[in-house]
Amino acid sequence: MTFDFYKRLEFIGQRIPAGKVATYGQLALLCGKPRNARQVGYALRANKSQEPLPAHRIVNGKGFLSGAGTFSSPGLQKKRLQAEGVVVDLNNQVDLKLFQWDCSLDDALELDDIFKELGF
DNA sequence: TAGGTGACGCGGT
DNA sequence: CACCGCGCCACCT
Repeated sequence: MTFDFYKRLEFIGQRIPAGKVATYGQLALLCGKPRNARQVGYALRANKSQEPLPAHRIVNGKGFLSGAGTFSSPGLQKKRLQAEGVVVDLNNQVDLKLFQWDCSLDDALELDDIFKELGF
């Protein structure tokens, strides 16, 4: 069910620590749908959830701020990341080696348990 | 109902 | 490396 996907995404999104970034594929994987990286971006754009997600912490697999263009003002995503201490270079790219949210296997399993408990 | 689209990602050249 | 093509799948028209 797609509904589950969005609720999970919302939950996980809020769990991304400040000063770190996550990739679309990474979030899709944590949501239990490894092939739905595109839907992550789609969901953020549609912004169905009531609670605002930290969308600025989501980058693509190469570290580029691929969603920057859809923010209300140009450069907003970059600005927010820099405000958190994330280094963004002139090409709108971050070093994933340094700043990617290193979600451990335990974290993932814990999330799975929470989802099961909450019913989505 | 059918076809097009895209805040993606991977594998081949 | 960089570039290109194709697979992916929920949404929208």
